[in-house]
Amino acid sequence: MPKFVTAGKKWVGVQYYESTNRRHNGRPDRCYYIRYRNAQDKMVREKIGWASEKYTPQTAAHIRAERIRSIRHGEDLPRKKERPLTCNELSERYFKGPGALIKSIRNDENRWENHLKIGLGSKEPGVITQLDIDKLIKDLKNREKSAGTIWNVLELFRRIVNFGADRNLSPPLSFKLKMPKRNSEKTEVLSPEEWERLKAALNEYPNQASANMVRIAAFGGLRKSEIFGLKWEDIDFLHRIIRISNPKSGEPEKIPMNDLLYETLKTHPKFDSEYVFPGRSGKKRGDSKVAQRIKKMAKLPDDFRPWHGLRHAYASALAESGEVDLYHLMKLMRHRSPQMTQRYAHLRDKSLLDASNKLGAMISKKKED
DNA sequence: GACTTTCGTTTACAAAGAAC
DNA sequence: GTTCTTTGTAAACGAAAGTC
Repeated sequence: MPKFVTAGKKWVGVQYYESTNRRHNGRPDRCYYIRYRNAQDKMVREKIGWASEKYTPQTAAHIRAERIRSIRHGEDLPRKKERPLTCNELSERYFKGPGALIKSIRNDENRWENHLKIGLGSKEPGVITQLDIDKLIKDLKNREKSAGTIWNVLELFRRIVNFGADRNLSPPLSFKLKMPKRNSEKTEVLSPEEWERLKAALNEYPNQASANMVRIAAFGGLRKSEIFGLKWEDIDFLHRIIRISNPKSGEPEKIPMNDLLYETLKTHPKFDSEYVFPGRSGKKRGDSKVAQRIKKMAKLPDDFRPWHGLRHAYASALAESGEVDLYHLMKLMRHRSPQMTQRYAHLRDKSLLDASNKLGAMISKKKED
């Protein structure tokens, strides 16, 4: 994986990465990039060229300045509208155009013919829904295709749709195409020592009301946005339930308030606001750096993500305890599909193995007796 | 020849930093 | 503290090699 490096304070917005196989003047070749906001106000990264092609940070910075200047003066031309093309028409143009340059075009053409043409070919990308994609994946699974094949089929589909959208031949998909996983995802786990340091840092943190936000993330697995959106009316101390009114999935959901959450919320000060952790003048909080500061105080690993890492650590700890099955973990994490929860399965397997090993140890001890 | 895996490059998005 | 800009990096992309 390449690592982008800033070219230096002098060249704002210029970055490069070093090639692992290209060499220049006896050193790894550098590929320069510039970053700027485009006419659509979107942050973009544009390749400039390699040091071996005589590109320097200075030329990159010069090009960046030109880009910014032309955007400011608006050189975007309106494009004429035409009937959107269907996926079949798009694929034909794609395979005659940029697709033809791909050496493995036969692979792609076969993927199109075998897996995509029948289900999606006659539709234009704008009317395709997530359901169509789900059906495609289900169909491929029924035909016993591997995860890699399914991934490649979807990847080709996206390439063709993006080809059409880039050239204004058809609208893009109305939803974000979520790619299935090809290999295992990493799970963020805290060791018992790290949990201890986290608890100590939470107790030492000067602003305990702020520290409570981090407690909710670590002891309840709530997402950052859910914590900021938490209102007092969502908290039911009597039935020990927290209502998540605006979770990622859309529908309101309820989670049980465990003892740690109960303690935290019961002693949490009520500010003059409907929000439990209000921002300025009682309004909804925008952001907070408290998780970052506590992470530092607790000396958690550098790559541990301040908020979402706590959510994963919470789930991992539950899975590792062996006390919670995957169905209940899925409910607690409010995952819509078991696929998301599955990533914690191996932690549970390990704890089950440890448990069964205890039996083995007990039996062999009896033998000695 | 069809399908699957691998891996370097590019993009999207959240965190960090700067300016207000 | 809030908002805007830049940076860092995991996920996505794209090409090509490997396998059956």
